[in-house]
Amino acid sequence: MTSLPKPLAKPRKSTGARRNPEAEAAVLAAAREVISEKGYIGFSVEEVARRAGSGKTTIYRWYPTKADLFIAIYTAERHLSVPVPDTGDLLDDLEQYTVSLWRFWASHPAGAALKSLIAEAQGASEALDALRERFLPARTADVRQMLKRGAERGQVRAEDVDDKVTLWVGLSWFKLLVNELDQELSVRRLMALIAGIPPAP
Amino acid sequence: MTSLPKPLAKPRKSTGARRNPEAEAAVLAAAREVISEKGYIGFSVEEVARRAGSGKTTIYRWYPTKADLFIAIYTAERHLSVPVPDTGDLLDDLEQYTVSLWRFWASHPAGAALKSLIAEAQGASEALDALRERFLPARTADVRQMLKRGAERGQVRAEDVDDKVTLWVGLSWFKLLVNELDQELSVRRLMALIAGIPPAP
Amino acid sequence: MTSLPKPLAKPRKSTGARRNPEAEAAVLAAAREVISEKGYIGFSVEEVARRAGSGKTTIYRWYPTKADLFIAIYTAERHLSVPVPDTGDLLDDLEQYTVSLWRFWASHPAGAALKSLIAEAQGASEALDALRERFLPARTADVRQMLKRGAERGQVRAEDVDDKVTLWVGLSWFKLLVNELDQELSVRRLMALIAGIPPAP
Amino acid sequence: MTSLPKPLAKPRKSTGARRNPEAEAAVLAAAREVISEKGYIGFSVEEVARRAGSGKTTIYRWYPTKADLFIAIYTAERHLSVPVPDTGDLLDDLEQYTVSLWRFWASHPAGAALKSLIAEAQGASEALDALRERFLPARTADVRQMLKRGAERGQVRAEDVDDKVTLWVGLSWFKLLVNELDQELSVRRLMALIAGIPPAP
DNA sequence: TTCTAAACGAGACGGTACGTCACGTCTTTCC
DNA sequence: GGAAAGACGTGACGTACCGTCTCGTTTAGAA
Repeated sequence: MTSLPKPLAKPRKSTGARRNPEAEAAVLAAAREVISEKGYIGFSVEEVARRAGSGKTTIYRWYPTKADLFIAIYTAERHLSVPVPDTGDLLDDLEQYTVSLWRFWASHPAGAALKSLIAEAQGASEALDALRERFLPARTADVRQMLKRGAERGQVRAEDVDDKVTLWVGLSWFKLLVNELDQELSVRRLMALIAGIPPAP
Repeated sequence: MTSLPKPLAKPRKSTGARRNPEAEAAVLAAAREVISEKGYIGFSVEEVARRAGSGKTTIYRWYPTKADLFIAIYTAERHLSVPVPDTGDLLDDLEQYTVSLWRFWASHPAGAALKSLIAEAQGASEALDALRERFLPARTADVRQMLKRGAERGQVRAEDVDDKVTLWVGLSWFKLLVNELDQELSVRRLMALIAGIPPAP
Repeated sequence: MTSLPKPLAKPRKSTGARRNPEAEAAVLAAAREVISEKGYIGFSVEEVARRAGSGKTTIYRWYPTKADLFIAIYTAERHLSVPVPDTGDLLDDLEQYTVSLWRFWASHPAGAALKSLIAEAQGASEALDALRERFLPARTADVRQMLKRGAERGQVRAEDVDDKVTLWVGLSWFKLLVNELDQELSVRRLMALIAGIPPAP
Repeated sequence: MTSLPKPLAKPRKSTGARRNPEAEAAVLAAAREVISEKGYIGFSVEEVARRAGSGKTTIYRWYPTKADLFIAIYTAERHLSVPVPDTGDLLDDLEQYTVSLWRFWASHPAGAALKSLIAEAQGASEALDALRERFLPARTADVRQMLKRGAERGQVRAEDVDDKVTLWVGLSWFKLLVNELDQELSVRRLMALIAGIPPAP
């Protein structure tokens, strides 16, 4: 599992008045572990602190809410993440990108973190704000970019780009939330409907 | 809020070895109240029991999990619910239905209940099963029906109906989850994209 | 354990407006079973009803309090009980009787029932009344009788009989309560002290 | 009742990773109150926590079982407790000590705590172990000491001391358990029987 | 013979308490 | 001043029993 800076059995001391990067890494690693194993409901700050060998205070200092922690898990994982294709064909681009992203969500803690962030936002208004303002814009930029390139090529109308992004996000979230990220065969058909381009026979 | 069979001051006795319908109504009413006021995170069985003037056991007897309770809230509220239009035009049908449904979600506890059910499903696998098997098929039947009528009229291809339902569900959930159900102006444009029919100018 | 009129799989019907002796027997048998297996703390009316295949109401009808039930268990078991010796020697009488009684307590549900009755009396004043007025006098009559015979023979002073009974009861309860009923070797020495007669060398 | 470090209106905060002595005192005081007012059956950890203004967890941290709590109540109260007389006469010693102890039991929560500990031990084997190993030896040391002094003086036989201690404990427990601690007139007669010394006329 | 009264099983009901878990806050002690 | 450690009050979890209360069924004795 997410190997990581170290399981941190026990012995990690303070580095004085400076943030200890080992501690930070250990916390994130533990958080990834927990979210992967137990999902949203089983995720607790106590458990993360226990596994990281850290104090709860340390976690709360950096991540005042769970939403912050989920976002950190997601974004810290992005270095592994998803390439934005540029094949010259919108449908190909969307298909490749979406399949890659769904696989990423299915195979890395980031997927569970996003699920949890969405769940947390249902009832914690700060989490909803973070989701809408800090998470969504950054995470839909890639799709928007592909669609804009398609619009420049004349494959879609420019004024439809935003709505198509919305449809794409809705679809992807839905598949994530109902645990159907493995339905890759349907992706090309769905992208064709979103793009408004009939798939080749 | 939620009017109700009665405030049920305190004294409600057993009706023997049979379910007491008054108690059942009081529990559902209290659950609706709590989910509306506090949302998913603030929703607890204890609070429901307190407001219903019932024992926790009574609630757990009928609704072994929170997911069961959320579904009950949603479905018990359906009698107020959403008419399925049949105007002869697919786009009009979808627009009218979607606007009605979003308003329903925004104004009744059912919306909060669905949010909560989705949230609960992220981490409680039984809740996810319930969502996929008990909730989704029944709640998407209306949209599927409208699209099928459209297909009979030749407005959409029959083999696209299922995918279009998926897009529609994803979109609606997304708007629900990010609290944008009030964006009614965008509905016609989005439905046009889903239907694959350019909106009239 | 305690075989009994029958395990009463399920089917036992009412006998009309009369007590059903089968039901009564089944309840007592179940109560004996439960008290033997689980002791005072694990003893619940629900469990007894479950095992007896009876309704809780039936049990409460006959035994309004747990103390009543404990007494019933104890006295219903007395037919197996303890002979009162009359050897002509007080010390022999006391030793034989006490050993017999301790063995009886150790081997039959009656012992656990008495423990439970005593425990129940610590905090339920009705149970304490029952213990003092309904239980103790009847259950110490044998010892009192033996001591009185000893007094007639001149082995003890008549005015000491009551106090000696008290000492004997205190001792026996103590051994019961701390689970040392198997210490039979000490019985003769202790009886000698109570009787005030030095044991033969 | 039970005066106390303070009524502890509400605000008592953590003292960090160290035990808060105020909290400990408040818990013990509340426990004494509850056991005195309600006795064994009415004694619940919840009620103690409520009155102490503490969390249940705090109580369970220090006293994993009720037996631990009863013992703590008893021993924390001992500083008020019972002097061991040394008059030079065994009978006088026993009488004075026993009367003092019975009065102590009758007037302080310690008596109710001991009753409860005995009750709890009937069905909770750990409680019985605690009673036999942690409680009894320490609490009978005084009586044993008085009897040993009597043996040195030749008033009783040395080999009878242990049995006499047992008789004395049985008697005292019995009086405690049946709520007859006020029968002080009988004490001298009973002590005379236990000591084996005829009381002076 | 019909009717009535009580016993019986079943189990729902409003409660209280259980013992556990996590929350977010707070302090102390060590670097 | 950062960090580990962990106690603290709070409150929810889901379970077990409490004692009470209808139900519908069954049967014996009274009318």
